[in-house]
Amino acid sequence: MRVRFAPSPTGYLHVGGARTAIYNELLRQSLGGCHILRIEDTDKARSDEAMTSQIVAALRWIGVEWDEGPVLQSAGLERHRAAARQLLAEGKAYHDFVPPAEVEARRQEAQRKKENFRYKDCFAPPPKAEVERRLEAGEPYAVRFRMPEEPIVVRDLVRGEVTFGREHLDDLIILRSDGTPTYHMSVVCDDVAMAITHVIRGEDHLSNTPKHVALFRAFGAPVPAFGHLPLILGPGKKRLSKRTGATSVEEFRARGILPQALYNYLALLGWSPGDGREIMSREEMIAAFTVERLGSSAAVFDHDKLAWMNAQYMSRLPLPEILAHLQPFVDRLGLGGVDGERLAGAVDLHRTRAKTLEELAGFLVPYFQDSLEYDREACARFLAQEDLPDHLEALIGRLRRLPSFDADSIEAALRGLADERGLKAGVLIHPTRMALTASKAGPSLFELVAAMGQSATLRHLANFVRFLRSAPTAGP
RNA sequence: GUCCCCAUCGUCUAGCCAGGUCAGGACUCCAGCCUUUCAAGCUGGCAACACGGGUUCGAAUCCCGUUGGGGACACCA
Repeated sequence: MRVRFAPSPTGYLHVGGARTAIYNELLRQSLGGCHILRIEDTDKARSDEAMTSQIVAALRWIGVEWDEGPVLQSAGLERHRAAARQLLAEGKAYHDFVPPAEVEARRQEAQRKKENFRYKDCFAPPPKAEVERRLEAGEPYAVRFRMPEEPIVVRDLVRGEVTFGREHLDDLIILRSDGTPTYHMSVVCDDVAMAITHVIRGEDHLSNTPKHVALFRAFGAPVPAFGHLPLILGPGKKRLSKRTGATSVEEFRARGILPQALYNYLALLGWSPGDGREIMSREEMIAAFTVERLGSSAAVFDHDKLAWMNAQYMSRLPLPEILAHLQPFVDRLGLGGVDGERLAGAVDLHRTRAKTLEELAGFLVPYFQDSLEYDREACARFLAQEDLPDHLEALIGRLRRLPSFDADSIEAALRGLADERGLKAGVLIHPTRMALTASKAGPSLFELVAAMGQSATLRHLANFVRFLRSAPTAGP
């Protein structure tokens, strides 16, 4: 069993492409065999070396593995050209001297008349003598493959039998007038050369498949099994576009999605193990994967569900792994050289409260910032309590003298103080949380204080008391 | 326009191939529990077989049509 993932380097790796790669990998891993990464860079004008390395990097990041490659399709150009010449020599292809503009004109005319257009119905291949004469004269020509006059049936792994009537099969160009092979030529040549047994690709290739099947047959090569995956759609079942959110793997990475989460989410968009499992490791997916369970209808990309899945991975993955993925986001906030142990403690405390790494990194800022900005409106109820600064100063005193700065001791100190002063613990808890994080919401206060550490806690508390005193009480 | 593909809660889906269960799960949303807040977690709730014909004792499931959505119709890949 030999499969390949064959992206064209004309842009960033799209989530649809990533999913195709994932299914290819899953198939290969579950059945054993070889997974080849082949870059379809036949079109020099639209191909970009930077994009190739970009795609390879994105694939590595999301965790797709392959056995061979990346192989550049352009490296086989001479071989593809020779194969086309061979078809020409065997009479399976012919010289086409018709200028592209003329074909185009006929095509548009047919369109206008709402008629089915076929090249072969409009232009007959010239007789041998004429071909030789025009060749001699140095006229430019393309090489066109002769499509067999019979319907072609594709046995698709996800769709079953698909029949293409012969009246819709047209001769196609396999060698351009500049001598370069076209996509269809190169794909089939390489699939033959690589002995590909299963072609798993996007549904946009389904209508190309009869051309490929005919080419395989012309080469006398075994026709691989095909599986055409439905496309990924955007909201409203419209084409997925950047307008409605990220579409490339790179964007999700930049937004703080974990590779495991994106892999898992994409794998489940069009495939299911059938037993209701959703959060699955790559190994579990490999064990459960079969092409029979691939869905045949297009799926709408749901950013909310991806966010949920990402949150699941953020709270479940081993802490060091989260830390590694979080590093770039931490660096971006200028927290690069910060105390690693404190950082890890804070991350562990906040990981169940964020949907993305970006958001998680944001929670870390108060731990390492000298002073915080407090929002007057959010602090209104604290500003209204005249004796609060005094209580907080007492709390500062207790916390300063604490021999061990752990959550239990902190809790005992705070509750003890509240009892002595006849206060409910919440009267101290809520303003303290605000003081430390400039936010009403957050982790359990005692754990928060412990993770914050003694010096930052005292500093923030003192700043907050100053804020409460400096700001005149607002409102009635 | 022509050809091809697809059609179960708003979304992802199980069930379909080998017709017979209150059509199951997940995300979102809502409510409750937990609780010092917010998350997480737990419990419960709202919500679907596109439509019309057949076949059959019986259809989400098989067949045909309609509608809707998507893809392809290049000397792009």
